[in-house]
Amino acid sequence: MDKVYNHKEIEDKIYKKWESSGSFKPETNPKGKPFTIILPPPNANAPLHFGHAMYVVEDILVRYHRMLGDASLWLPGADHAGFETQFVFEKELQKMGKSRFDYDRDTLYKMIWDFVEKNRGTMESQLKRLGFSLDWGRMKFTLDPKIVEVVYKTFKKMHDDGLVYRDLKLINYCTKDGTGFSDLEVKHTEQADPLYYMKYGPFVLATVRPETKFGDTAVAVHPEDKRYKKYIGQEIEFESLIGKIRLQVVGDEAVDPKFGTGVVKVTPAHDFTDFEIGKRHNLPMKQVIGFDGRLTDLAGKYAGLKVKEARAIVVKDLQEKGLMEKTDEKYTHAVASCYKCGRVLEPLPMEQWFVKVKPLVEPSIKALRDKKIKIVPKRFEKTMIQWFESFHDWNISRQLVWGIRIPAWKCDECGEWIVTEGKTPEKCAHCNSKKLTQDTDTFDTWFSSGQWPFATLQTTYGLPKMGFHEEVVPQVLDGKTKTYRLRDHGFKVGDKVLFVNSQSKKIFGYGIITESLETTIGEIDYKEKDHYKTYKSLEELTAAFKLRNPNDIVTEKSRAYVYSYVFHRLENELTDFEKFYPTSVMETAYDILPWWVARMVMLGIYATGKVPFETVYYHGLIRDAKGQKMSKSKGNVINPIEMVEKYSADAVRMALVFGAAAGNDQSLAEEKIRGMRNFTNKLWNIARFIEMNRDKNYESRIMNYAELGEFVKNENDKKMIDRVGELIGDTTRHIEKFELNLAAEGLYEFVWHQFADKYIEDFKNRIDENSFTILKSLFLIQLELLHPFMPFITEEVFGKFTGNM
RNA sequence: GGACUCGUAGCUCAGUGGUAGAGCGCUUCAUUGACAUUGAAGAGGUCAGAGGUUCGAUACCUCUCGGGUCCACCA
Repeated sequence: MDKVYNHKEIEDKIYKKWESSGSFKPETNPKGKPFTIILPPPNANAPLHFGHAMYVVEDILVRYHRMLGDASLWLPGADHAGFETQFVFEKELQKMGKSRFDYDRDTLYKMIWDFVEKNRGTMESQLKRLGFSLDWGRMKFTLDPKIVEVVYKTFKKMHDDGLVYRDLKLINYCTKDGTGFSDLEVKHTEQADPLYYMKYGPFVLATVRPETKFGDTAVAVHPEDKRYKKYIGQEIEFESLIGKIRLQVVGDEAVDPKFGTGVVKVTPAHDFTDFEIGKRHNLPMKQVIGFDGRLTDLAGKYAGLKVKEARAIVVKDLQEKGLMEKTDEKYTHAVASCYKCGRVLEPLPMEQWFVKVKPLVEPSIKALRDKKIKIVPKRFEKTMIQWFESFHDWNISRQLVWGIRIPAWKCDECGEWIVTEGKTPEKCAHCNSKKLTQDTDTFDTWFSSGQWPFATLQTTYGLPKMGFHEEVVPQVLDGKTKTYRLRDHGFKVGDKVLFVNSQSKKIFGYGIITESLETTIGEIDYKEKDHYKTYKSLEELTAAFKLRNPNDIVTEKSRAYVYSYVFHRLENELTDFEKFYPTSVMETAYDILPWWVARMVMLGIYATGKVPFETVYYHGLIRDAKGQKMSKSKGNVINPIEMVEKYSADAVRMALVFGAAAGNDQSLAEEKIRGMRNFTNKLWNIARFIEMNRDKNYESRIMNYAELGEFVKNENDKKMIDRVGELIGDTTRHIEKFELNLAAEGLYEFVWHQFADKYIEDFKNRIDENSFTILKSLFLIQLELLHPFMPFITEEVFGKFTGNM
């Protein structure tokens, strides 16, 4: 053994071994109790950051449960991240001097698809570098056709149930990015703007947005305001910049008599409060700002100006006409801006699809209160309930190309909407017209990711009653090596596969995936008939596969392909959904709580009648050593993979859980990772010490914990056995209570300072075979306890001692 | 306006109703046989402050001061 633990040579080898032995599949423990975690799907287009590395918590839990013998599934996926990705892509376009307007919808979509496709592999390989034991065969993407089907189905059901409706409302709209948002995506920032006091006939009123005055359809005062009470119900007429204007005066509670002059201009098309006032008093809407961020024709001579320009000019003109009484320059207020590009958002009237939230919220809150969903740390339970209580109806329409297009069609004749589960309707359900136009909008990304826990599980492997997948045409059979990694593509014991040479179109093999393929190795020589059961005749095969003509499906040339027809599992076997839903744990950063976790709870309960997960574990955010948020602009981003390369995956993993209580942010310094690297080296050298003594021809026995009690002779050994017993108990208890930090700290302290510093030193003075066997066995137990946290080195060392490599 | 959270060793943070812990850093010494990515010994904290509950509080409660985060409103 080398003097120093060299992770570089070991990690890749070990990961491949895990993968090819199928140990990440829940089928490893087919009879075990299901334990499931769905990986929060990272953005398919972006490289990982340290926040993603925190998913190590999930790996620890999954590995722990796998070791307990549970049927443990950790399902990977990727998110198309609609707006985020389109935003990044548009930046790329910009670099090339292009914009989204240069392409039609289909071309743009295809371009983004290719763009994402190019980057998709990065994420996967990075997750592997961290040692994450994800079942890659079950990998899902939010735009997979089957996932989309599920999303459509949910949408349709919600529509039928009256939980989805189309309405004209004010939407926070980014005129640069060309899309509207939900409340959550709006960023409020404090800002100082001049407050203008303008003359409106008999009134003076204060506003920060004089340019919207052309959209005014009333003037409002508080109904009890003595100063203005007499005007309520009357109409005022006065000279404005674009001619005479008549406005009615309404009394409304929303007006604060203490603000400004106590008089408000009402612009229902461009202000949320005014919109509400407008509704209460039946005021018309006049849209004076267009979706391009410029004033519309209603603004007369100001039409075509951008909002900012218009404001300056309007102010100037008002001053010149003597219509401006005064200006308060230092007025500060919160402005809604686009969380991505920072531009001030315009409230604009738009027809959109909305989710009626209230009926979804109530069962969600109940689930939390009834402890159907347990929250770790506990304090976030309150936060979640608050969120549920404050949700407004959720705008799920986005004016984006990159996403799942909304399966709704508008009848050109009668104007009614038809919602389907994805299929283009033949005719209008109301007037039978065949002229239908599909909504051009796509779903808010969170509408699909909110269905992730059940959508993934409903689409892994066969769904009940679905016959066979027609589109499952997995991957290339490498023509040269004649090997094929079946396990990577979702094959499972019992799946029927068909091997076709696409050049000759000749079927050269067909059969059923058997146990040996599934559990021994991932790479098989397709010629080895042992790995699949063959059919005697083509007729038998065709019948078994319900094929009409197998050759029909051969499309690619020059390489051999494997075509699979994945049937419904053997009759009595449960589907993934039946077996693994509700999932056990949802683990994610707390900052995503309202966007994602809350939505998953609402949609999960609605669509399946069950909570989507039993426990939510929130981890904190990773900051730099000085406690600042990591961000590209600050230049303080640490790349997790760089750290893995430098210090080993085990060290990075350990650094992330060590001293980090659930839900608390942590500052991550490189020194901490280095410290944990030193710990891996300590483990390595304990192993070396044992190895050294093994050379003395001591019998290489390994005893399990229960055997040691009878075997032990020396008092010190006996004490150590007891203490390891306590360690087992403590570690287990901590993991069960999601106190991974305590488990990690306890193990670190024990292994290094109790076991190595004291016990081994003591052992050196009294080396004998009996004690050696105990020492070695105890060390292996500690390795097992550490394995979920530091899988690579523990696997390597364990393998060395047990010959199990 | 509301909610949450933090204030513990020089730094970053765990933790507990019973006279304080870790990592890194620091000091002194040691070391060629598991490991300098090491070992031994040590310095360093009235656990923000005040009050209360308690036999006993860093921990529970209240308030104050000082950080941070989120939400709501803003004409």
